[in-house]
Amino acid sequence: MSNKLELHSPETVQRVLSVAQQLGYRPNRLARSLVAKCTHTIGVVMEPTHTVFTRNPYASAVLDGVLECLMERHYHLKLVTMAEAQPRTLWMQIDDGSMDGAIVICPLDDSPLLEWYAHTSLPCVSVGSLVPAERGIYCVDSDSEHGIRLATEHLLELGHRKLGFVRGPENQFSAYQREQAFRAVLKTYEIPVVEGWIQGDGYEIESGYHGMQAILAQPSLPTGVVASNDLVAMGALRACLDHGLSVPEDVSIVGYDDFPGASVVNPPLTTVRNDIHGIGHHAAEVLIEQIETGTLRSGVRLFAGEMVVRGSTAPPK
Amino acid sequence: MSNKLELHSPETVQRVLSVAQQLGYRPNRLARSLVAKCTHTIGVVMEPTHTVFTRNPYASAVLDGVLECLMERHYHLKLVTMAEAQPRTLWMQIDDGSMDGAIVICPLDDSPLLEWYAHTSLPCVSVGSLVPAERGIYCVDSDSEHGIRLATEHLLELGHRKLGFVRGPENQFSAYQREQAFRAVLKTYEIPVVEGWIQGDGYEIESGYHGMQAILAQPSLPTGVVASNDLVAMGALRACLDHGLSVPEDVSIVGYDDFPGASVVNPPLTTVRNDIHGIGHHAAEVLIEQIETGTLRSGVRLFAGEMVVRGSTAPPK
DNA sequence: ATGAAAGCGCTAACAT
DNA sequence: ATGTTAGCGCTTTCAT
Repeated sequence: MSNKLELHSPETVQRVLSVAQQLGYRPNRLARSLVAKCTHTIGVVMEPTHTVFTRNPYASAVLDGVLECLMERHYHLKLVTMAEAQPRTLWMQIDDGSMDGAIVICPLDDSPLLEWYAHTSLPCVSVGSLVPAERGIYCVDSDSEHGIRLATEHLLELGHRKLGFVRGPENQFSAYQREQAFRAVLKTYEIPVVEGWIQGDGYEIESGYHGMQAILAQPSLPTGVVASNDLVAMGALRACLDHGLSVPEDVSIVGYDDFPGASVVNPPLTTVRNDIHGIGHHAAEVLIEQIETGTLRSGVRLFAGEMVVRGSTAPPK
Repeated sequence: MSNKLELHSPETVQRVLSVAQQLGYRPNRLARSLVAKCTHTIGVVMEPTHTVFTRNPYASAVLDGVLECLMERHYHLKLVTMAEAQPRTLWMQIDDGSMDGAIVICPLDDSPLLEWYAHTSLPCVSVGSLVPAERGIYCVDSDSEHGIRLATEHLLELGHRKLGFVRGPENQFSAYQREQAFRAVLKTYEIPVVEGWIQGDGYEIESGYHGMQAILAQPSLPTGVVASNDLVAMGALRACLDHGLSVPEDVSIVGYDDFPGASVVNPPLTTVRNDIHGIGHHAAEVLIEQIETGTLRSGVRLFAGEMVVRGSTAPPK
């Protein structure tokens, strides 16, 4: 039977449709996908440590962007979380014909996903982590080098010369990049790097809190601190307040990402705005392009952030 | 061929498995599901207005809870967003054999999903909105009546007698419930309800901001305000500060839900903690139970919240 | 124990 | 234009 609706009279189409509905007929997507060898579904894959959206505004924003794109393109989304991080189990969940491609959010440096990618022909794009080029994965992320430079130079311009940095997690390449970017800027401006002022190990509020505490335990203190993201900055902010220090009077803090909430803390965070939503959207777009053209694509796309000056920075006393 | 692994020697199993891997064989979940008539996948369905996780900590927390449960039970998750809110299109996305059941997050009062539910035999549970009993849907939510009573009585105990309320969205049943709960408490304590002090229309920061602005425009002001959730409370807080009022000195604010961020604003929010993660987990559990036993279940499960006193409330001056 | 065949619900390519 | 059939990749049943 021809299924081109235009070939039949509108009444017929309507009658068929209504009878179909009365009978409770629902086309089965599985069967359709099975024969089409195409599911119109993409997977969003997350590390186990990241799969807490309430604590992960980055992943939430990426997901929002991805969803927006999928809605436009009429694609569906499967959310995959690496339960036990059993590589085999994980791969089976992705490479089982249930999706046409995958977006991996912030794969860790030693993620089993990267190994998997060598054995599959599924299109895949990485968001939030740059993956070594030889893997051939297309990567989308914020431009850490540019953004952290913006943040650091902002403090420099205010007159700060004693600068600290609160790091992200050790096993996340982006965290390494951001720290390196910070060090590079100091080098450019011939500002000495004080190792004791570079602390922290995580992208969460708590890590920021503890990192800042470690800085505050040093014999002398920096007057300005760059945080590896806004959550870290919020933690650092709280640590300062708890330590009896005023922000920005005693110490200036710059965040990174401009998460929602950055403007609602007190003082509102000076930070670098990154279009994470746009990053997610772009990732989905490139993935779908790969799926529909049938051509794998590698490369890196960096989104440049912009400075948002709010209340957590001021000239040093 | 028998596929019971125990019947074969471990070496054989190992050999077969490794050969299978070398050949790049991946079992196809679609084909398997097609014959099994069971996908081991559940859908999480969201209203178009809600599908912005960055702005919706409630949905994020539910999703976290659902994911946790699914990981334990080895179920998969499909995220469905109602693009154009075209009922037909939406139902097709859910009732197309691609999932064994669905969790609907905060369906609006007039959601097309409710109508759909009359025509399907798919198990379904509603989270965050109580659906009329005759629909036969199992509903999970926080106990608004209990929680809002807690919040209101907290202000009452501090000595407040002039109380306001910042409402949620009009088309969300939970918002109606919360407002009614507030009114009921005032009635119980024979406190007059000042209609001008009941403002707002939304669960977002902005709505809280504007709602509070409307209250602050009244000829006389309340000394304490209950917000319909924490986002609204944050908006109300900002409105007070912008209006030159101190919190909690001039006006006390109580939130609802204890979203992450409630403790990080300044002053940290006094609020009612709701185990939204647990709500999501429970919803998934009940859904899977329905799927596996093949019996639809209706009913309501309310999670009682608890008071968390922080810095946004104090006795009236 | 082992292998062949039927069929899940659909689409595409075929024959009428 | 209409109807028939083969087959997507798997599981289950049935025959050997």
